[in-house]
Amino acid sequence: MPPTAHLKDNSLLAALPDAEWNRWLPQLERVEMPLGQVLYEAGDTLKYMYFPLTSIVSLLYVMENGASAEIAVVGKEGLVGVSLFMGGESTSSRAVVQSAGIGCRLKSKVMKSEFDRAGPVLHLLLRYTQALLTQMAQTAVCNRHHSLDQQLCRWLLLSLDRLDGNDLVMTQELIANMLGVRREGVTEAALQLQKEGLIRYARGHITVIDRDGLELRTCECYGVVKREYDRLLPAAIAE
Amino acid sequence: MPPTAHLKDNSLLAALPDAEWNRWLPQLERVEMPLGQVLYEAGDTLKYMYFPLTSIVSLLYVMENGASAEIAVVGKEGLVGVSLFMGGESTSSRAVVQSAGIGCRLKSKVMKSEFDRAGPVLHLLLRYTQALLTQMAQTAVCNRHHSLDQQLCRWLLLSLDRLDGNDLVMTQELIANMLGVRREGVTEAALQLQKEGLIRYARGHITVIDRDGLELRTCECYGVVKREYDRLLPAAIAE
DNA sequence: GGTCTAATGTATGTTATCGCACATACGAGC
DNA sequence: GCTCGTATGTGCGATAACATACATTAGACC
Repeated sequence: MPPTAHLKDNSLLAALPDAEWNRWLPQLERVEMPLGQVLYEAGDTLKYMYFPLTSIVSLLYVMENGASAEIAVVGKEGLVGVSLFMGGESTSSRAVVQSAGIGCRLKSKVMKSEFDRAGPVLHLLLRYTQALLTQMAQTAVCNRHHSLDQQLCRWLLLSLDRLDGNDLVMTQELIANMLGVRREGVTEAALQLQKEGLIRYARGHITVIDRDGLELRTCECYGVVKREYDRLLPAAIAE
Repeated sequence: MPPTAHLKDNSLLAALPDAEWNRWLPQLERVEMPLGQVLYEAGDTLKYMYFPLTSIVSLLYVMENGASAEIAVVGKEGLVGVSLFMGGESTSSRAVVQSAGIGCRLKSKVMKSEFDRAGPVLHLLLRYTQALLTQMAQTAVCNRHHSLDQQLCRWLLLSLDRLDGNDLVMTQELIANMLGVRREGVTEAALQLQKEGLIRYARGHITVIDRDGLELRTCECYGVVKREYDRLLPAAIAE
């Protein structure tokens, strides 16, 4: 995590044409995004649109009984709050900071007027939204068909792609909440991955040792999502 | 299924302002949508955008090993092919007619130029897309946490909302493919629902007897999706 | 009316994940 | 260096859905 993250570390901001960039710059407010921070609750009217720089945000649905499941994960390749320009103003999911870091935000009013100019910004944001849509769809598929092991691999890879480096600050408890499984299940799966030499971890810190190995072990879902992000947002994620 | 479905049976078409409606009308091509018809494959560049009138279309992902899972279901409340205006031109899912009927379609070129006028059409379509997004998210949640029984209830209700009447022409085998489970599992669950007097069925035909009972038995996912459609598209689905 | 196929019903053993209970161990802070 | 809370490891029995195999039946078509 670089101490001085640049706003253009966010791929969407980086992809803005000069005119838009110059117009946005004075409006972009840099913010700390500490672990666990809730950017919005299900049903909240969004006040800001967030662009993660070094943080990761989970979109998750919390059930009536308190159990949860992650719908999608957003990092420096994207933004949080698509419902602002999609027109709904709110969603039925919650946005939580899953990995602490820096981000920046734009007032919803500014965001909407920018979107309504109907220029390149609109098309960029919609392409991003389609990528997000693919991620959600694939989450549904993965939840249905794949083993906890594979899902953990997918999740690690998706998270890794949205950060710099090979380290995740993340307890197994937290991962379990995201995946919507028991913590013990994550322990078992992580143990196995460690035995196989793919990852190493200790008390809330995970290091990926063999990224290629993880990619071999994960299900097709990771690749489908990755390729779709690359296709729709050529500049994004590519490190 | 009325023999002469009107184009405005589709809620999105019905919600069009007069100017747009008059402009679209000559371009809208009425089409039969037989069971099993594939509107597009994963990766296909879309040639048309489809508006179901009396048919239901499933968006589903087909895995490398042939297993499948439904991502979302579209009927007279919506349209098939959001990737056309979202900018991706294609998706990683397949669209299949799940219940035969009538629909109409618009050439993708026409559709895109209509969308790019950036008027009320744009906002209508984006609100619809957000509703679709909610459905996908909730499918992911449901796949993770709920029992086959509850998922079957949810699926029956969602399908019913997108048709007229209380009948579905649908084998258990087909339902199993949509839900991404074994056919035997659907048999068991359906048997149970029949015992409880909620549905009656025979050889590819299901009748819902006690709709309220189904709603009591399903998981919260159905309600979440339903309310979101109602909120985002007030005119839609309401019968 | 008889045949044949597709749809539905049933049985058996297997597996992954669950829920719960608890054991261990690291490391921050005194 | 000790303590204590948090993180991780482990061991059950319970359960839902799995794979497979096969039985039954309804209706379409001759």
